[in-house]
Amino acid sequence: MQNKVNRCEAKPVFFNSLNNEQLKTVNASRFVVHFKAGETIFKQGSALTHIIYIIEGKTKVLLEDSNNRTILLKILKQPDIIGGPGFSTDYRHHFSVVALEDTKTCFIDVILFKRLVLSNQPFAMSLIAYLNHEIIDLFDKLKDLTNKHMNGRLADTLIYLSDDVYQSPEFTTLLSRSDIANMSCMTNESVIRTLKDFKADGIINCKGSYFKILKKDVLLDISKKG
Amino acid sequence: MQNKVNRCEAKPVFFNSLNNEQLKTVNASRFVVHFKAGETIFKQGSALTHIIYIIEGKTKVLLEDSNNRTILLKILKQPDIIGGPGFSTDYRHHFSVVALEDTKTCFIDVILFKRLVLSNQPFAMSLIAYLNHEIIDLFDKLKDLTNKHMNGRLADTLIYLSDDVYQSPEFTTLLSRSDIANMSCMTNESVIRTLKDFKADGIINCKGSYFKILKKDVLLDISKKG
DNA sequence: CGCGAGCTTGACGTTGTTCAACTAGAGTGG
DNA sequence: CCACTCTAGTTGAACAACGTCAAGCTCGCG
Repeated sequence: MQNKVNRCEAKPVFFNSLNNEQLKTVNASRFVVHFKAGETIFKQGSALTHIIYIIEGKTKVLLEDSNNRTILLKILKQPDIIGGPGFSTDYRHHFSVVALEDTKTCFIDVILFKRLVLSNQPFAMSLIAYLNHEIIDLFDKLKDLTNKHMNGRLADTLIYLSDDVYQSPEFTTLLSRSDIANMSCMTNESVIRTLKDFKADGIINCKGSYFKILKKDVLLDISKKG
Repeated sequence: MQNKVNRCEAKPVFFNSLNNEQLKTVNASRFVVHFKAGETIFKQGSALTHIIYIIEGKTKVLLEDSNNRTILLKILKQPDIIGGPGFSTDYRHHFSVVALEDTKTCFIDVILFKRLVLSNQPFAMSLIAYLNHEIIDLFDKLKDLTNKHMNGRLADTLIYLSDDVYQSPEFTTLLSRSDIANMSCMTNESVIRTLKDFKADGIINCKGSYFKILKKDVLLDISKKG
């Protein structure tokens, strides 16, 4: 991990409600950090000292538990911001973030961030809206992971990767079979078997890191039926 | 449901950061509503028009999905406040709330609530902290429900009921076996069987609506091991 | 060429659901 | 006071879903 104290010019949508002076203060203090693929950006349990803005690259958000089981919650990329529920609570990270590709990030001091929230009501409001969206997503995740069978869960993951992460019906990914398993709450053996089934049914095509969704409507149907 | 336009004098902890004038505005507009056991306080999907403060009684928070499966997320009671992630997003309810007992609530106009958030920074900050706590709880729920087996999940539910809801190792509950099943993500048959096992092992005693936790340490162990 | 990590396959066992039947207890009407 | 009914609770057997384990495969890389 290289730690260049660079000025960062990127402006997350999130910062729209900041005035020029506030933006200037932020710019003066924030700095760029590069991560190589596979490197840990921060670890669950460690201190939350910075809010991180992703300038470039994809990252995995991991929920780890005491029994060494891991849920891959989502993939973040430009222009996402990574804060985490430690903000204004215990100031610790409640998930780990690992670079999936080479990643360029911008670190913003959390104390400064808090000062912005306290001094700028629209900014605070947009943070509240953001947190509520997160909660809605978690509700959906909870329902999907507990109520659906493997087929449905894997279909969800494939649709998520295609629609949100790679924004194409065809993609090559650095995610391993185990990563996909952790996204869908199943074992990698089950991922492989279910992918094989989907392939046999002509719903997808896949080989190694290459995926192509052939029948999205069927996949959506499987997702819906669970 | 009776709708008495009563003044409400109760002051949730949440309102600590309001000044006297703000508190006065709130008091002038909020009103009390009584619900009988089993009545729906609000329904998932409906419009979020009021933030609800529970003055008396216990309520069930239900996450419903399209396939008629329901997760009982938690039990709320005095002095909890029910808002929901619709606030400042789509202004809809993302869960249903049903009275478990006769319940006395206080309705606060959500527009007024929003005005308070915008005009009072510490209030906004405490809302942000509250939302982050919710997210942390959801992370735990997600880990527990997906990674643990039935024994562990039911143990979690029993500990939750004993520690948080009834605050006693011994309690009589209006929750049915199906409610307990929905809290633990299992069928009511499985709840009955697992309760029987716990009883046979001398970990708990239960008959009908009566529960008594005999060996909490063992229950905690089961919860931990999953 | 050989090594190792990730991928794949099959056999097997466990976990948990489904379904159908049965029971207990609370209310209801005669 | 006794049928009658209704709902929640309970039980058992059969089955489906899914994880585990062990072995073999593939492919990139030194």
